[in-house]
Amino acid sequence: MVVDELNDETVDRLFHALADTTRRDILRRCVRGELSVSRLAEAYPMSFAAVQKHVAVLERAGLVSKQRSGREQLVRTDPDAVGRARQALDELESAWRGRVDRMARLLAEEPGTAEPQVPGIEENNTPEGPER
Amino acid sequence: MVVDELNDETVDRLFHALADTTRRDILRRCVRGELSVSRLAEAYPMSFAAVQKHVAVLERAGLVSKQRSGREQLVRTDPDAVGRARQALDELESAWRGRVDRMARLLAEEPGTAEPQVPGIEENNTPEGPER
DNA sequence: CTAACGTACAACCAAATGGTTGTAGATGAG
DNA sequence: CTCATCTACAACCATTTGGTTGTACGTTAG
Repeated sequence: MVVDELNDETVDRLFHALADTTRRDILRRCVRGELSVSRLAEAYPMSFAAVQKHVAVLERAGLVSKQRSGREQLVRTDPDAVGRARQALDELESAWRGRVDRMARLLAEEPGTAEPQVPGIEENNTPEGPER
Repeated sequence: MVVDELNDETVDRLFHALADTTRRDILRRCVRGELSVSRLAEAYPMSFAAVQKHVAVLERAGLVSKQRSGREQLVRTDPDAVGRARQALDELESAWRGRVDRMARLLAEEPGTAEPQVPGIEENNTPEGPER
C-alpha cells in the first residue's frame, strides 16, 4: 500500500464531506452497497435531489462510489475512505506529537514502504503558509 | 477517561473546522501555545480579522483554546482534540467494520471504562434518520 | 500621559452550501 | 408499446462562509 500523501484539497473535501450529519448517516447505511439513491432518499426528510447532492459530495470526497444496476444507482461506502481520513489526522498530528513513535508504528505496519527518512528534522516543522 | 459520546453537532463542528487548509495549518503551529492571534495572522495572506474568525471556528470546535497574556491572546491547540476527531471516525467506522476487534482495542486501552455491552446486536445497526 | 499594539466586533460583500421544484432521458415492468 | 421509476441536472432561493474594512477599547512601552 502506497501511503499516498494527501494534498490539501483532498483533505478539505474529505473533512467537509464528513462535516454533515446526513452524509455521515449515508456512509453508515451504504457499507453493504445495497442501497440505491432513491431508496436512500426515503430515509431522510428531504427531497430526492437533496440526497443526490449529498451523495455527490461524498463521491467527490472519495468516500463513496456508485455502481449502476439496471436503472438504479447503488451507493457503496469505500471502507478504506475512513482510513484516509484517519491518515489525514495522523499527518496533522505527526506535525507535533509522537513523531517517532508514529513513524515506528507506520514502519511496523507497512514494512518495505519506508521512505528514506531525512535525518535531523527536529523542531524544523513549522509548515509554510497555505496557498488559500 | 470517560468515553463521552460525541453528538452530531459536535462532530459537525469538529470536521467543519478541520475542513480548511488555513485552519489545519493554525492547528499545527499552535501546539506549543506561544503564538498570539496577531503573530499568527502575520503568517497568512489575509487580514487579522479573518484569522481571528478562523481561530474562533477552531475554538467553537474545541480544537483550540485562548489564554490571555497581557494584551496578547495566546492560541494553543488542544492535543486531545485530534483524538476526539479520531474517536468520531471510530464511532462512524464501528457502525460496520471490526466492531468486535475495535471494542476489544478500546477495552484494552481503557480498562474499567467498559460500558456493559448489549448482547446480540447483529445486523441491527441501521441508525435512524438524522434530524437535520 | 500618550502613542502604538493587540483584540473584539459590527457591517458589508461575494461565493459556496443546502435545500427546493421542474424538466428530461434511460431503464424495467406489465 | 406504454407507463411508472430512477436518475441527472438546471434554475432558483435563503443561509452560511470566508473574506474585507472600519471602529472601539484595553494594555503596554516609552
